[in-house]
Amino acid sequence: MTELPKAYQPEEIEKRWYEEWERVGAFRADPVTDKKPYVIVLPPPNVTGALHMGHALNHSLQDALIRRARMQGYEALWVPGTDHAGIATQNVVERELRKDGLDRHALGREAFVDRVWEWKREYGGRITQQMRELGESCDWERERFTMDEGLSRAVRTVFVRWFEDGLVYRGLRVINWCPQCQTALSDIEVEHEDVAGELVTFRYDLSDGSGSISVATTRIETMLGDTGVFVHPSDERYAGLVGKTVRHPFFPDRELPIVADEAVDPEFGTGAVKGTPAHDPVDFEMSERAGTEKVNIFTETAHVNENGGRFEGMDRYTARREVLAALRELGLVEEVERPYVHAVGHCYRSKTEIEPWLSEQWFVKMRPLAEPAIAAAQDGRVTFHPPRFAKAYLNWMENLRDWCISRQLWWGHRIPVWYCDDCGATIAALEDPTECKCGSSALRQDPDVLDTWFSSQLWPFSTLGWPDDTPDLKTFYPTSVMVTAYEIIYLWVARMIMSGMYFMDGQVPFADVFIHGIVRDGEGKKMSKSIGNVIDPLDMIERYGADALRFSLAFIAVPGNDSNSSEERIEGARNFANKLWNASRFVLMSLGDDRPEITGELLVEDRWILSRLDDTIEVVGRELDAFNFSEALHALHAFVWSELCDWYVEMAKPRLREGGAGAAGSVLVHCLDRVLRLLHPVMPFITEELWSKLRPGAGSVMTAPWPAPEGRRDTGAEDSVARFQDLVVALRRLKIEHDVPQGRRVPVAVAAGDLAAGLEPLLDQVVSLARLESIELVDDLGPAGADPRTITPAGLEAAMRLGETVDPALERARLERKRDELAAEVKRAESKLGNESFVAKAPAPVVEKERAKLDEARAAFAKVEGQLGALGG
RNA sequence: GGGCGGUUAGCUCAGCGGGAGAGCGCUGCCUUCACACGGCAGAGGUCACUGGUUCGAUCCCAGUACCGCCCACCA
Repeated sequence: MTELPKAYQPEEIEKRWYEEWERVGAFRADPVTDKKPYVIVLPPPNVTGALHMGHALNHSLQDALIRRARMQGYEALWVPGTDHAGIATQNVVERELRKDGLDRHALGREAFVDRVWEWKREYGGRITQQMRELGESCDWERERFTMDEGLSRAVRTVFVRWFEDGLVYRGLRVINWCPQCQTALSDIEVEHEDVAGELVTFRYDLSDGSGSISVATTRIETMLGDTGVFVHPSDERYAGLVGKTVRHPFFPDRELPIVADEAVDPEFGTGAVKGTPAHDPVDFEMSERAGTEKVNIFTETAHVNENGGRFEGMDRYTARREVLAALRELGLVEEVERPYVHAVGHCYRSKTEIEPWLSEQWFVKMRPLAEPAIAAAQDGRVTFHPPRFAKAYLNWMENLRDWCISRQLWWGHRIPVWYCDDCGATIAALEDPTECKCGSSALRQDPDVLDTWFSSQLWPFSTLGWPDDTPDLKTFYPTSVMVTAYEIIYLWVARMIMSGMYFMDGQVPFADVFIHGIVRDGEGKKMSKSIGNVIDPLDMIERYGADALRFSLAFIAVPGNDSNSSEERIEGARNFANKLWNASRFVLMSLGDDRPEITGELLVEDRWILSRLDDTIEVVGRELDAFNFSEALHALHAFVWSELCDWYVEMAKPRLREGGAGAAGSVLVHCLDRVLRLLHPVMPFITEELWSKLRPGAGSVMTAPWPAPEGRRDTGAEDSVARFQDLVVALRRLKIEHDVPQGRRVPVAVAAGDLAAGLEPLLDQVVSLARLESIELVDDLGPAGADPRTITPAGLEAAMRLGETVDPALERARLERKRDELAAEVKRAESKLGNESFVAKAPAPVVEKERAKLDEARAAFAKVEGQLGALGG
């Protein structure tokens, strides 16, 4: 056996094992199998992306689930892939072009799209390479891209089906327009943010000169597109004005009717609303009802267009100033409230202010799709973890508005719709048509592409081969669990459920939705480049190892909660890896090639650690089933570090030193074996490396069975060892308190009373761990004052036979402190048990436990009293 | 305007009806033959506030105060 280095060095090991895993096809799943499938489709990262901490968390948790499922005997499949990310990718390539002094229009559509593909081929593999560095066990042979051929066919199929079923339609609407990206956005792609603006109240004079009506707005420039004034039908203030018209101050020919409409809130502002149907969705609807004109005043870059008269050419903010100034000059401005804080929509990509803009777009009718998806969450066919997110999902689903799916971009799935120039027909088709039903070949394809999320929503089944009826689809759909951050529940999760149920015979795409939080910095601040608090996961992998990064994230992953990551945490995880490494190194060095099985007589400490292991196995399994990674890993961490390393390994040393593996060796092998399996899903590399040393020739730990409790709980052993640990700690402390060097071996006497029998088999261990010269079990410690005394919570008394008298004053102070603690405990327990209702109503085991505690405390108290009395004074 | 979450040790956070936990930090001691990426022993919390339910509340309920987040067509 080769010598293991003294500190764990992840770099070489990680590289070696990942190559090996890929070489033997360890991540491959087979659709022809007797095993039950366990399937996760990876939320596809943007092709433009680089692995960030959010991915690291999301992917670490999925890999842990998949690796565990694989060990549990499932046919585990994790489907990887990337998303074409319309706007983001187009922006990246456009930026590149600009460096060369070009823009996409100069290149033309086809050449530009070619250029993006070229970019994708060159850089699109970056993030998947980084995923390998993290150790992700996805089935790379099944890697997909949202714009590859198969997925494109899925997109077209969905579009055409929905078009034919009347769920996809085209309409003239006020949509969210991003003047920066120059495309429409759906409602969820708009982020509302409070900004300090102004609320301008101004006056429209009635055309007949009989008076005026005042309206208020935060976007005064939009009055250039006003075509009406709306009031509430029951608003008496304006009852006499309805039916009259006002005149537009800048366009004297334009008469604006005053119309009553229920949508007006009479409480707000003046109770009268200026109607700008081309730039406000509500105004649009009111205009539809009233039949007023719709005047679009903006270009796609949010500059005033030819309908803006002398304001033409100004950008919207300049126009805002100038229109206000012009109205002031005319004496029409009544009030300007400033600052006026209100929510303004911003583009989720470019952060530009959204301009509501009238245009023809494609939409998906959501209500019919939402209904089954709502039912599925209500009756538990889809379960959210933690459940509170089901509420958010349902609330959103119940208030869905139609989804604007057309984007004025070039990079994406082109809308499979053609318009006939001759007969005006609209044709949606799977294959590009060459001629219209009318015989004309003058067909033009719709220039727009689909929202990126239109293809992502199909991910759970499109990646498995749909619309073909493939073996993968048969075996692996529906998938098992969707793992994602709460940020994209609406954007993505909800839509996958809707489209999945629609196209897969009502079958939900996944049974469980595990929602985790986002990764923040060490102080809980969101990571951002501008703050400079971003942690680069690849940097962390390089410095601490992938296992350390993964462990550090899973260790703090509480379902639904954000978690704070920091280099210190990752360092701590690295230290844990090193601890595991060294404990294993010790076991391996002690055993040589010997791998004894547990047989024959076990000592109480052996039974204790096996009992603790069993409990740990149970807890880890239970918590992982509930996606409580943090709880599971805390249990494992505590078992490995505190119980196995700090206590059991120390207790096993004397026997190991005596030579021959024996029971201690067999127990260590057993514990290590189980620990490596339990940790493997989160720390795949180090566990595989150590496994190969512990179990040479036994194959990969990846396919070792996931541990189940082995019926080794032993509460008697746990009690005995707990008391023993208390005694060891008390003795170590006693030495420190009396300035006895830790290494100086002293004789000790212990009065254990009823507990003597339990302690007896552990006496040698007390000597060893408390570093004593000898230990003697006695009935009575003899007169106090002659030597330093201590007492454990369970009432074990011990004395160091130093052969020198202690300072009575110091000893008295120590004992008095102890006595006071015990007295308080006695009092607490007495008052509780003195409460008749407690004794009558509390469950019997609780009362029993309380009684036992009282007895123990009383006994210990009596002993301290005795020692104090003997001390005299 | 609705909804959700938070307030627990110096920091960051778990826990959640029966005697307060972790990681990091802090103090003292230790170059003990797996590990100084370590060992040993410690210090440190009226579990935000006010009521209520209960034999018993950090945990459940109501309210208050702050702090986050999400949703929203009051111009």
